[in-house]
Amino acid sequence: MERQRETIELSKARQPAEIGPARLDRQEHSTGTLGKALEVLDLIAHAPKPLRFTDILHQLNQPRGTLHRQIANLIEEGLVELNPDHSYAPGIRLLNLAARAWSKNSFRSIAEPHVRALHEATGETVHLGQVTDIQVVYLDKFESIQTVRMHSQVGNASPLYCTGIGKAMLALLPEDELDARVKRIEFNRHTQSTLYTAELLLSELDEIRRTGISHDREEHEPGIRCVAAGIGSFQSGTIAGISVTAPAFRIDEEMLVAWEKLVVKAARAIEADMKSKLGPRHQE
Amino acid sequence: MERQRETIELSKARQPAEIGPARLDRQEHSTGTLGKALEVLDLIAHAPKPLRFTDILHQLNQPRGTLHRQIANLIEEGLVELNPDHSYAPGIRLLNLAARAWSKNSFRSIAEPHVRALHEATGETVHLGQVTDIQVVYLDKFESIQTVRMHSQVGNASPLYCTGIGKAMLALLPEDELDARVKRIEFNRHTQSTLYTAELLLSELDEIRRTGISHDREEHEPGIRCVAAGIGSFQSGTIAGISVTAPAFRIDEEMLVAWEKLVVKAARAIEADMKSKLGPRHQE
DNA sequence: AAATGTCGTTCCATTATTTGGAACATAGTT
DNA sequence: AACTATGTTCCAAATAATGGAACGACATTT
Repeated sequence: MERQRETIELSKARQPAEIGPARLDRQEHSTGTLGKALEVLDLIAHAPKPLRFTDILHQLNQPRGTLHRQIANLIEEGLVELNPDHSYAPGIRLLNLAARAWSKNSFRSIAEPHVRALHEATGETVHLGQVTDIQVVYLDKFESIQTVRMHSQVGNASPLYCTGIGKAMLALLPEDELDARVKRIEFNRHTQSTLYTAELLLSELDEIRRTGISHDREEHEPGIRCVAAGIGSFQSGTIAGISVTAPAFRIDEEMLVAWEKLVVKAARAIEADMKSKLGPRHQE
Repeated sequence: MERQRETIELSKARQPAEIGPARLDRQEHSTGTLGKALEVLDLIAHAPKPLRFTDILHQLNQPRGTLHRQIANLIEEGLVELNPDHSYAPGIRLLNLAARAWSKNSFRSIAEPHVRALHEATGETVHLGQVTDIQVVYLDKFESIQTVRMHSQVGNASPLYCTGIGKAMLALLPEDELDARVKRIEFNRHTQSTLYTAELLLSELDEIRRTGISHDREEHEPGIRCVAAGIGSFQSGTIAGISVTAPAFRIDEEMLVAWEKLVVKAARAIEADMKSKLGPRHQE
């Protein structure tokens, strides 16, 4: 589609589909217009600082007119907002949609009592997360003390390779799937103890598979440790995890062991509930 | 586009744009494919119970093939998820997008310290809301006690006519804009004291404009009262509101007066902050 | 077991929408 | 005033979406 205009004079008729092999390495299904619009939205949503029109233009390499209309559509739909200084921000309609997504998420609502119970049993911060490609998205969070806002994490995404939940989820993947995803991970050494190569990660995953417990030993943020367990399986279609997080100084060996047991117990309880509440409808 | 197939034999060339008058009563700008996709997403997100393919088909009155591809695209993009029982739910990618929208929302972050201060001064639940067409969307919430989940309201929408914040925001609208929106309101009598006609509402808005304070006297939910004030103006482009909510039995006259003052003070403080933090960039 | 109905999926010529390039507009700078 | 970077509009050409029908998979009825 790029710079080919000069050469197509001879064959203006559209090529029939069987010529196709050129698009071997493309994504499976293009989602067409929707995908392009979301590319813009994602860029706006994930930008570290507010983007102006030209910033987006340069990052996406699209014609001005096209991008302009795409953004106009996004604004019209309330997915993007135009700031007074001509920068763009994601729109509050997203909040509304997400509120529905959150309350309707059956996995989250099934897990909720167990997440709460784990929080009450440990008194520490408990996270519930779900895998999305090569990230963990936090579905829920019970904060230890209400100093930080509860929202701080729900809906946010973190890397898989340096979080307790993330590693627990990776350990649930079958080998081929795991390899495919690990290849796409971009390792960053967040702290001294971050597992910063695929090799280190894979050998840690072996350990996690054996014990059923995953640890974050200050691998993502200095001073923060966590204990996590995976939930679900690749076959079941749900791959998630639950974790207890606390400052490193507050944790001693005895508590660690206790938490491990509680976290695993919670994970198994959630799995059991899922089977009884979702399985029947699926299998009957 | 409907049943015209037989008649267009003679003019296959596309009509030039100046013929346009046929589309007089259409919406301003059609957002094309994006709008259609969001129609489906909205339906799935706002349905009281999980929808299956055919449910959506009947509600949207579209050809099967078309709808099928639209949903497939939404799923491919992670905006919709397919449950094991073949029903659809909004996807967790929405959570991720919304988390960004929330943290990047400049109005919300400017207001946050004032919302928190109001919460601490009153000890009651404080809401921050923003107008969206004929609804109020809650941007933030500080709960009185942490019994209910904090998420319960953020991102959710309520009617304008029967909530304290909603009425406060309506009172900020210029007359023509107000009329246009009130016309589209569908009044429901949630409680005995709900203002259930446009007349009742408009005369209440007069009162709110005079005093600068809006009350919800158990108009939305029995036993729940609130005191609210509007923030911003139609001209400034921000129309929002802040409120203190409490069970009716807990409120006496003295507190009510105190809250009114505090709420108005918070609203004015937020407006001042907005001017100093957003205005400059805009005007300089 | 066969027949019927419902539901979800696939296909493809027709039709409508998006695209891309350029021209036009509007600040902000030298 | 000229220059630059930015935002907006336009339209033929390229592309994607549509709509109808046919297909397959199940479930229910005869």
